[in-house]
Amino acid sequence: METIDAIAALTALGHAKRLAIFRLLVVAGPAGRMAGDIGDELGVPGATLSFHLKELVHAGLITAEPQGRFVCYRAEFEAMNGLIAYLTHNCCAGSPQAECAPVAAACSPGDACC
Amino acid sequence: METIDAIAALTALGHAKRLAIFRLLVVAGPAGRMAGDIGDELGVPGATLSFHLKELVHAGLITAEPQGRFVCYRAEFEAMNGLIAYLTHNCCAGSPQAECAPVAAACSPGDACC
DNA sequence: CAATTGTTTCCATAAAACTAGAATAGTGGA
DNA sequence: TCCACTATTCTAGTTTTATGGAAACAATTG
Repeated sequence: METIDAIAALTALGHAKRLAIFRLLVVAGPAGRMAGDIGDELGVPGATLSFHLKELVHAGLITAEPQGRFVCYRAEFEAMNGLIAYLTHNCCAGSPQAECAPVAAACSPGDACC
Repeated sequence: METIDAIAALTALGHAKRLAIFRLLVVAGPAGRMAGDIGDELGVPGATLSFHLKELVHAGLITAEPQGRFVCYRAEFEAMNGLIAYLTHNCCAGSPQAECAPVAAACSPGDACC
Protein backbone atom coordinates (compact mmCIF):
# COMPACT_ATOMS: atom_id res chain seq x y z
CA MET A 1 0.00 0.00 0.00
CA GLU A 2 1.25 3.42 -0.96
CA THR A 3 1.49 6.27 1.51
CA ILE A 4 -1.22 8.26 -0.23
CA ASP A 5 -3.60 5.30 -0.01
CA ALA A 6 -2.81 4.79 3.67
CA ILE A 7 -3.57 8.46 4.39
CA ALA A 8 -6.86 8.20 2.52
CA ALA A 9 -7.82 5.07 4.44
CA LEU A 10 -6.83 6.49 7.82
CA THR A 11 -8.60 9.79 7.15
CA ALA A 12 -11.73 7.90 6.17
CA LEU A 13 -11.64 5.76 9.32
CA GLY A 14 -10.89 8.74 11.57
CA HIS A 15 -14.53 9.68 11.94
CA ALA A 16 -17.04 8.16 14.35
CA LYS A 17 -19.75 7.35 11.84
CA ARG A 18 -17.44 6.05 9.16
CA LEU A 19 -15.54 3.87 11.61
CA ALA A 20 -18.87 2.49 12.83
CA ILE A 21 -19.89 1.74 9.25
CA PHE A 22 -16.59 0.06 8.48
CA ARG A 23 -16.63 -2.03 11.65
CA LEU A 24 -20.18 -3.10 10.84
CA LEU A 25 -19.03 -4.31 7.44
CA VAL A 26 -15.93 -6.00 8.84
CA VAL A 27 -18.09 -7.97 11.24
CA ALA A 28 -20.61 -8.67 8.47
CA GLY A 29 -17.88 -10.27 6.40
CA PRO A 30 -18.12 -11.09 2.69
CA ALA A 31 -21.92 -11.08 2.82
CA GLY A 32 -21.91 -7.32 3.32
CA ARG A 33 -24.88 -5.15 4.26
CA MET A 34 -27.44 -3.11 2.38
CA ALA A 35 -27.20 0.68 2.54
CA GLY A 36 -30.57 1.19 4.19
CA ASP A 37 -29.78 -1.58 6.63
CA ILE A 38 -26.65 0.27 7.72
CA GLY A 39 -28.54 3.54 8.04
CA ASP A 40 -31.20 1.93 10.21
CA GLU A 41 -28.67 0.28 12.49
CA LEU A 42 -26.60 3.39 12.99
CA GLY A 43 -29.40 5.95 12.90
CA VAL A 44 -27.84 8.08 10.19
CA PRO A 45 -29.96 10.12 7.74
CA GLY A 46 -29.81 8.97 4.14
CA ALA A 47 -27.89 11.90 2.75
CA THR A 48 -25.30 11.77 5.50
CA LEU A 49 -24.93 8.01 5.18
CA SER A 50 -24.45 8.26 1.45
CA PHE A 51 -21.79 10.91 1.96
CA HIS A 52 -19.80 8.73 4.35
CA LEU A 53 -20.22 5.57 2.28
CA LYS A 54 -18.86 7.43 -0.71
CA GLU A 55 -15.84 8.51 1.32
CA LEU A 56 -15.14 4.92 2.36
CA VAL A 57 -15.52 3.64 -1.19
CA HIS A 58 -13.24 6.39 -2.45
CA ALA A 59 -10.65 5.39 0.16
CA GLY A 60 -10.81 1.81 -1.11
CA LEU A 61 -11.97 0.45 2.23
CA ILE A 62 -15.35 -0.81 1.05
CA THR A 63 -17.02 -1.68 -2.23
CA ALA A 64 -20.52 -1.00 -3.49
CA GLU A 65 -22.51 -3.50 -5.55
CA PRO A 66 -25.93 -2.42 -6.79
CA GLN A 67 -28.54 -5.15 -6.51
CA GLY A 68 -31.72 -3.87 -8.05
CA ARG A 69 -32.95 -0.99 -5.97
CA PHE A 70 -30.55 -1.88 -3.18
CA VAL A 71 -26.83 -1.39 -2.89
CA CYS A 72 -24.73 -3.92 -1.03
CA TYR A 73 -21.63 -2.61 0.68
CA ARG A 74 -18.76 -4.86 1.67
CA ALA A 75 -15.51 -4.35 3.57
CA GLU A 76 -12.39 -4.60 1.45
CA PHE A 77 -10.31 -6.88 3.62
CA GLU A 78 -7.29 -6.64 1.39
CA ALA A 79 -7.20 -2.88 1.95
CA MET A 80 -7.55 -3.36 5.70
CA ASN A 81 -4.66 -5.79 5.84
CA GLY A 82 -2.63 -3.58 3.54
CA LEU A 83 -3.16 -0.67 5.89
CA ILE A 84 -2.04 -2.73 8.88
CA ALA A 85 1.03 -3.83 6.97
CA TYR A 86 1.81 -0.22 6.11
CA LEU A 87 1.63 0.89 9.73
CA THR A 88 3.91 -1.84 11.01
CA HIS A 89 6.33 -2.09 8.11
CA ASN A 90 10.00 -1.99 9.03
CA CYS A 91 9.11 -1.27 12.62
CA CYS A 92 12.15 -0.80 14.88
CA ALA A 93 14.26 -0.64 11.73
CA GLY A 94 13.85 -4.38 11.29
CA SER A 95 15.16 -5.30 14.72
CA PRO A 96 12.09 -6.28 16.73
CA GLN A 97 12.30 -5.14 20.32
CA ALA A 98 10.41 -6.20 23.40
CA GLU A 99 8.44 -2.95 23.26
CA CYS A 100 7.41 -3.80 19.77
CA ALA A 101 4.98 -6.68 20.23
CA PRO A 102 4.28 -8.98 17.29
CA VAL A 103 1.36 -7.93 15.16
CA ALA A 104 0.05 -11.47 15.48
CA ALA A 105 -0.64 -10.68 19.12
CA ALA A 106 -3.37 -8.36 17.91
CA CYS A 107 -5.51 -11.49 17.86
CA SER A 108 -5.42 -12.97 21.31
CA PRO A 109 -5.75 -16.76 21.58
CA GLY A 110 -9.33 -17.86 21.54
CA ASP A 111 -10.32 -14.69 19.80
CA ALA A 112 -12.20 -15.58 16.70
CA CYS A 113 -10.96 -12.60 14.77
CA CYS A 114 -9.38 -13.53 11.48
CA MET B 1 -8.96 -0.19 22.94
CA GLU B 2 -12.17 1.78 23.16
CA THR B 3 -13.93 3.17 20.12
CA ILE B 4 -13.23 6.76 21.13
CA ASP B 5 -9.53 6.01 21.37
CA ALA B 6 -9.51 4.28 18.01
CA ILE B 7 -11.17 7.29 16.39
CA ALA B 8 -8.62 9.62 17.98
CA ALA B 9 -5.74 7.46 16.77
CA LEU B 10 -7.12 7.10 13.25
CA THR B 11 -7.89 10.82 12.97
CA ALA B 12 -4.37 11.61 14.11
CA LEU B 13 -2.84 9.25 11.55
CA GLY B 14 -5.09 10.44 8.75
CA HIS B 15 -2.84 13.33 7.89
CA ALA B 16 0.25 13.25 5.66
CA LYS B 17 2.65 14.95 8.05
CA ARG B 18 1.46 13.15 11.17
CA LEU B 19 1.59 9.79 9.44
CA ALA B 20 5.12 10.58 8.31
CA ILE B 21 6.09 11.50 11.87
CA PHE B 22 4.54 8.35 13.29
CA ARG B 23 6.15 6.10 10.70
CA LEU B 24 9.50 7.74 11.42
CA LEU B 25 9.09 6.90 15.10
CA VAL B 26 7.89 3.37 14.40
CA VAL B 27 11.00 2.73 12.35
CA ALA B 28 13.16 4.42 14.98
CA GLY B 29 11.88 2.01 17.60
CA PRO B 30 12.31 2.42 21.36
CA ALA B 31 15.23 4.81 20.90
CA GLY B 32 12.88 7.46 19.54
CA ARG B 33 13.87 10.71 17.85
CA MET B 34 14.39 14.30 18.99
CA ALA B 35 11.80 16.89 17.96
CA GLY B 36 14.22 19.00 15.96
CA ASP B 37 15.56 15.89 14.30
CA ILE B 38 12.07 15.03 13.11
CA GLY B 39 11.48 18.57 11.87
CA ASP B 40 14.74 18.54 9.91
CA GLU B 41 14.01 15.19 8.31
CA LEU B 42 10.47 16.06 7.30
CA GLY B 43 10.99 19.75 6.52
CA VAL B 44 8.22 20.99 8.76
CA PRO B 45 8.34 24.43 10.47
CA GLY B 46 8.69 24.29 14.25
CA ALA B 47 5.25 25.58 15.14
CA THR B 48 3.57 23.21 12.71
CA LEU B 49 5.63 20.26 13.91
CA SER B 50 4.82 21.01 17.52
CA PHE B 51 1.13 21.16 16.68
CA HIS B 52 1.18 17.75 15.02
CA LEU B 53 3.33 16.15 17.72
CA LYS B 54 0.86 17.33 20.31
CA GLU B 55 -1.98 15.78 18.32
CA LEU B 56 -0.17 12.44 18.21
CA VAL B 57 0.63 12.56 21.93
CA HIS B 58 -2.97 13.43 22.71
CA ALA B 59 -4.12 10.47 20.61
CA GLY B 60 -1.84 8.22 22.66
CA LEU B 61 0.21 7.17 19.63
CA ILE B 62 3.50 8.66 20.78
CA THR B 63 5.08 9.85 24.02
CA ALA B 64 7.25 12.86 24.79
CA GLU B 65 10.19 12.75 27.18
CA PRO B 66 12.05 16.02 27.85
CA GLN B 67 15.81 15.58 27.96
CA GLY B 68 17.36 18.88 28.89
CA ARG B 69 16.71 21.31 26.09
CA PHE B 70 15.56 18.51 23.82
CA VAL B 71 12.41 16.43 23.73
CA CYS B 72 12.55 12.79 22.72
CA TYR B 73 9.48 11.38 21.01
CA ARG B 74 8.76 7.66 20.82
CA ALA B 75 6.09 5.55 19.16
CA GLU B 76 3.67 3.89 21.54
CA PHE B 77 3.67 0.38 20.14
CA GLU B 78 1.01 -0.84 22.49
CA ALA B 79 -1.39 1.77 21.09
CA MET B 80 -0.50 0.76 17.55
CA ASN B 81 -1.18 -2.89 18.21
CA GLY B 82 -4.35 -2.00 20.09
CA LEU B 83 -5.57 -0.06 17.09
CA ILE B 84 -4.89 -2.98 14.77
CA ALA B 85 -6.73 -5.30 17.14
CA TYR B 86 -9.68 -2.90 17.20
CA LEU B 87 -9.93 -2.80 13.42
CA THR B 88 -9.85 -6.55 12.99
CA HIS B 89 -11.81 -7.60 16.07
CA ASN B 90 -14.64 -10.08 15.47
CA CYS B 91 -14.12 -9.79 11.75
CA CYS B 92 -16.55 -11.88 9.69
CA ALA B 93 -18.54 -12.36 12.92
CA GLY B 94 -15.91 -14.79 14.13
CA SER B 95 -16.06 -17.09 11.13
CA PRO B 96 -12.92 -16.34 9.15
CA GLN B 97 -13.48 -16.44 5.41
CA ALA B 98 -11.13 -16.78 2.52
CA GLU B 99 -11.63 -13.09 1.70
CA CYS B 100 -10.60 -12.25 5.22
CA ALA B 101 -6.89 -12.99 5.28
CA PRO B 102 -5.19 -13.56 8.61
CA VAL B 103 -3.73 -10.45 10.15
CA ALA B 104 -0.48 -12.35 10.52
CA ALA B 105 -0.18 -12.19 6.75
CA ALA B 106 0.34 -8.46 7.10
CA CYS B 107 3.95 -9.38 7.77
CA SER B 108 5.14 -11.35 4.78
CA PRO B 109 7.81 -13.99 5.42
CA GLY B 110 11.27 -12.54 5.47
CA ASP B 111 9.85 -9.15 6.34
CA ALA B 112 11.59 -7.88 9.40
CA CYS B 113 8.59 -6.00 10.66
CA CYS B 114 7.62 -6.90 14.17
C1' DC C 1 -47.85 4.48 -16.67
C1' DA C 2 -48.13 6.02 -11.91
C1' DA C 3 -46.86 5.07 -7.32
C1' DT C 4 -43.57 3.48 -4.14
C1' DT C 5 -39.22 2.52 -2.25
C1' DG C 6 -34.12 2.89 -1.88
C1' DT C 7 -30.37 5.69 -2.77
C1' DT C 8 -27.77 9.53 -4.32
C1' DT C 9 -26.80 14.41 -5.54
C1' DC C 10 -27.35 19.29 -4.69
C1' DC C 11 -26.81 22.97 -1.76
C1' DA C 12 -26.19 26.18 2.07
C1' DT C 13 -24.78 26.43 6.61
C1' DA C 14 -21.93 25.27 10.46
C1' DA C 15 -17.98 23.43 12.51
C1' DA C 16 -13.38 21.85 12.69
C1' DA C 17 -8.67 21.43 11.18
C1' DC C 18 -4.25 23.24 9.09
C1' DT C 19 -0.59 26.51 8.74
C1' DA C 20 3.19 29.22 10.18
C1' DG C 21 5.03 33.92 11.90
C1' DA C 22 5.78 36.01 16.19
C1' DA C 23 6.15 35.82 20.94
C1' DT C 24 7.23 33.01 25.02
C1' DA C 25 9.48 29.63 28.14
C1' DG C 26 13.03 26.50 29.57
C1' DT C 27 18.01 24.80 29.38
C1' DG C 28 22.92 24.84 29.27
C1' DG C 29 27.23 27.14 28.24
C1' DA C 30 30.36 31.32 28.39
C1' DT D 1 24.01 37.18 34.24
C1' DC D 2 23.70 37.08 29.39
C1' DC D 3 23.32 34.60 25.25
C1' DA D 4 22.35 30.90 21.99
C1' DC D 5 19.49 27.14 21.26
C1' DT D 6 15.33 24.04 21.47
C1' DA D 7 10.71 23.68 21.74
C1' DT D 8 6.01 25.27 22.69
C1' DT D 9 2.08 28.45 22.81
C1' DC D 10 -0.40 32.29 20.89
C1' DT D 11 -2.84 34.08 17.22
C1' DA D 12 -5.17 34.80 12.97
C1' DG D 13 -6.19 33.68 8.35
C1' DT D 14 -7.22 29.99 5.15
C1' DT D 15 -8.92 25.72 3.88
C1' DT D 16 -11.37 21.60 4.50
C1' DT D 17 -14.95 18.72 6.18
C1' DA D 18 -19.61 17.52 8.10
C1' DT D 19 -24.54 17.86 8.10
C1' DG D 20 -29.18 17.04 6.57
C1' DG D 21 -33.43 18.87 4.09
C1' DA D 22 -35.03 18.94 -0.50
C1' DA D 23 -34.90 17.40 -4.98
C1' DA D 24 -33.53 14.05 -8.35
C1' DC D 25 -32.68 9.56 -9.93
C1' DA D 26 -33.30 4.49 -10.44
C1' DA D 27 -35.77 0.19 -10.11
C1' DT D 28 -39.59 -2.56 -8.76
C1' DT D 29 -44.63 -3.02 -8.02
C1' DG D 30 -49.57 -2.31 -8.90
